[in-house]
Amino acid sequence: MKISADILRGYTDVILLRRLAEADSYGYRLNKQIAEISEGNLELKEATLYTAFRRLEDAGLIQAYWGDEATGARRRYYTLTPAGQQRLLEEAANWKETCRILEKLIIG
Amino acid sequence: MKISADILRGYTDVILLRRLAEADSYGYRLNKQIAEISEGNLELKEATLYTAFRRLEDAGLIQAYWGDEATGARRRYYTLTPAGQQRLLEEAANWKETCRILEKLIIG
DNA sequence: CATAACTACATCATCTGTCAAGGTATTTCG
DNA sequence: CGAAATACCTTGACAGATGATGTAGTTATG
Repeated sequence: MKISADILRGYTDVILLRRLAEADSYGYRLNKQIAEISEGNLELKEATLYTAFRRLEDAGLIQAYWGDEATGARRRYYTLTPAGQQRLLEEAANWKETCRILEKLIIG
Repeated sequence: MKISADILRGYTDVILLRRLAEADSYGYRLNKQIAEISEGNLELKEATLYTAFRRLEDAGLIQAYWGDEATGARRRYYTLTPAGQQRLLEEAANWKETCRILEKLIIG
């Protein structure tokens, strides 16, 4: 079915926050996870992904640090800040409510 | 709570199609209805509304005609085309599926 | 009866987030 | 060695939402 860019727009940030609530992680891995969880319906484009990290970091919702891999390509890990955890709670509640409203508007 | 612009983006069109499936109507009225159904959580801005009509008409999903009001301001009515009805069915099904996927991604 | 508020339509410039396209560097495997 | 996978990043273009602004007729109020 594939989730469209217009729909994605509203949810990129929450989705990333939710993933990071589970565990610190890095871009490439997060994207693979998201693709898996979404059953292939959502795979962020790299530009979208890294733009989002920048945005979330500027907003103080996540914080980055370089992994200390002895081998392999360097990885930039992200961790949720307290503000990020707080925001995730709000956005998750928000999503449920939005779903309820849209159900009325779209289904009837 | 108010539905944000980024979330709205994905749904403006379906919401309008859904309303028009109920009955032919015009911009101002549609917007009031949407505000009411959404419990005040969604009120399209006029620019958004009329941009959407233009888009939907260009796509052949709705068709416009002027009302013949004897009194009051003129009204531009819209009606669903068969393609519009078809699209609404697809988009509604699509929404349900998207909801299911997002539930997994956002709630867990 | 003036004036505010509401009904009703429309356009333009701006902003924001997605994405195609491009780039760098390392590791693994045939 | 060459291809594919891992892993990061940036730039420019584009589409949709929106603030601002404009037009015009109608209704309510003091």
